[in-house]
Amino acid sequence: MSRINKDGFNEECKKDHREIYGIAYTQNLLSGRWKYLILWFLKFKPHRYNEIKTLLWGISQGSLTKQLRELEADGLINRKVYPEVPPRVEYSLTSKGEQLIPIIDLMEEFGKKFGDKLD
Amino acid sequence: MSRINKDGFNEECKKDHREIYGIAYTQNLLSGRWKYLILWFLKFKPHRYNEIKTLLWGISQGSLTKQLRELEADGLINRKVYPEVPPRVEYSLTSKGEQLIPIIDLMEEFGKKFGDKLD
DNA sequence: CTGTATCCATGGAGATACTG
DNA sequence: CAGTATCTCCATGGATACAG
Repeated sequence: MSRINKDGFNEECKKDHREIYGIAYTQNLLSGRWKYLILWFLKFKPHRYNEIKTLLWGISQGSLTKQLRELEADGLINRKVYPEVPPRVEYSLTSKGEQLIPIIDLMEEFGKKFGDKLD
Repeated sequence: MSRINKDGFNEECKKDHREIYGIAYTQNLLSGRWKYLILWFLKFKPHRYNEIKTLLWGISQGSLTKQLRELEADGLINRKVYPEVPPRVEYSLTSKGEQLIPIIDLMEEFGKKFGDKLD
């Protein structure tokens, strides 16, 4: 899903409907196939790289690393490296990231109600 | 953003974390660059094709039609055609679609809080 | 006014091999 | 263990022309 920039709205919208900026901003942060699930998984407790990879069966290393980096760059997760051998890296939610959890919980609730099966 | 199917999770997840299905289901319904904004716009009142197109300045006709068809197929919006000349078509939320509004409102709230500007 | 049909560009995501 | 570096593929979305 491509990102939305502020040129993508007409003048009336820019003047009267600043809500749209908010929606687009949040959507941009969550663009990417796995980000909702990563954040949802981290809401319980910090998790290591491989734990996330195991949960998201089928994600490639390249994709996972990229999504984690984007989440980190957007200030939604923390990345903590423990200088051990073998290396250990734990990801956790930032306070900003925690504030997305209610949204994800609502999506879960909606999906439980309507989504008997995935297609 | 590509859709997620149920094969995309490992066995432990399938057994213990059915929440993931719900999140993925909802995410799939909302995959697409403009769907959040279309639903948000319809929450106020039904709107015509060209009203939506005007709001989403920059969307092509092909893309808009496709997204509207998908929303309709997923049961989130109604499409009502008035047999007039020139033709008039109004789109409105279904009850299922209305239940996504709280999610979009939360996204708007989050974006207002953190998204001073779009990039 | 509300679309349909066609083609094309883009970027997200997966596969694979390699590394500190 | 936790990545990085390439390469490829394909779905999404945009542009354009045309139509009922």
